[in-house]
Amino acid sequence: MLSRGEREGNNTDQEGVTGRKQKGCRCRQSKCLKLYCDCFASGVLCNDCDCAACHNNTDNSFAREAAVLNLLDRNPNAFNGKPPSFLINKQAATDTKLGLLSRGCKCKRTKCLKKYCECFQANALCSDNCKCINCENVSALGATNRHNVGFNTPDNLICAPQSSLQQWNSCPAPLSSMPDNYILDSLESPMYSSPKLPYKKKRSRLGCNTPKLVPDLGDLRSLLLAASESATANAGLQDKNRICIKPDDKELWNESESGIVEEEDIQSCGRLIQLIDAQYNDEVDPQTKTRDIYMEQERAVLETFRDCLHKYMKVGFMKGTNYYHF
DNA sequence: GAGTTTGAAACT
DNA sequence: CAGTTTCAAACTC
Repeated sequence: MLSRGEREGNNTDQEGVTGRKQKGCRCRQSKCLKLYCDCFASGVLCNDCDCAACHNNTDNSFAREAAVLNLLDRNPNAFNGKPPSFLINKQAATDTKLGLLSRGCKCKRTKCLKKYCECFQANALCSDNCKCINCENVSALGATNRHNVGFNTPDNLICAPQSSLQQWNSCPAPLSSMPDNYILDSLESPMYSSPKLPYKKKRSRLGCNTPKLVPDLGDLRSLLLAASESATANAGLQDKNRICIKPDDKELWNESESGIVEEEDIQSCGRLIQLIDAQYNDEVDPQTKTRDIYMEQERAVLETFRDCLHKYMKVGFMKGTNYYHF
């Protein structure tokens, strides 16, 4: 279980009210020797907690070790496969929490949009490891919905909750409102191994089965669409000339059933690159002579994406060779 | 702050 | 493996 104690630095709930819990656990029945206890589950001793009859401390090391062994006996992966000796090591504890998280959630009612959901709580997208129902914590849309329930979103940028697919054509959360480094983090997130992206199917690109050194264009498309739509949303407030890419823009998003790079893909990339270049070419507010921070974020993301497209095109042109490295 | 809801863990 | 119970945190009023 993900340590609720991690919320110490993020005690804001849905209404922006400071959470009642400040630190540690508040176990009453479990003596902090079961996985109900977040301290115990995280492999750390209770410290400055509000728990009752706590045995998760040095004074009760015997009982604690017995509890650990009992758990491991039933489930060797109870602590992510690590031996009990790890339980003092905070880094290992963090790893354990990530390991527990990677098992995924099983939410039924909350659409994985409440902190009841461990994925949501960890600011991670649900993956195929999850067994949740009606999950909306998917793709960049998860970030959108996260903001609807209070994840550091500027107040004027919140939009109403919507079903996942509907959101592609309506009020997206601005990129600037996404968690810091959300997009780049998403690409490297432990949950990203198999994100529940709203795509019809996954397919190998480049018509080969070599190790995936080239990012899935569909995944990149998902992220770019979020960035594009957020830029569009901002455009209404700040700039009518922002780049706007529609998910149904067939000219940009050729659906290749063959699963290989086709000429149209290359042309689409070229057009995207032109759009991005045109969008951010010396665009400085004449009034303030400075770029707003949102624009800088978008610019950084889109320029990175543009560079990826350059490389993607390069790979595409080299189709048929073994040169797939970026 | 009390009561309810929720989902994970534990149990059968 | 499935269903139920227990538990603690999130959430509502």
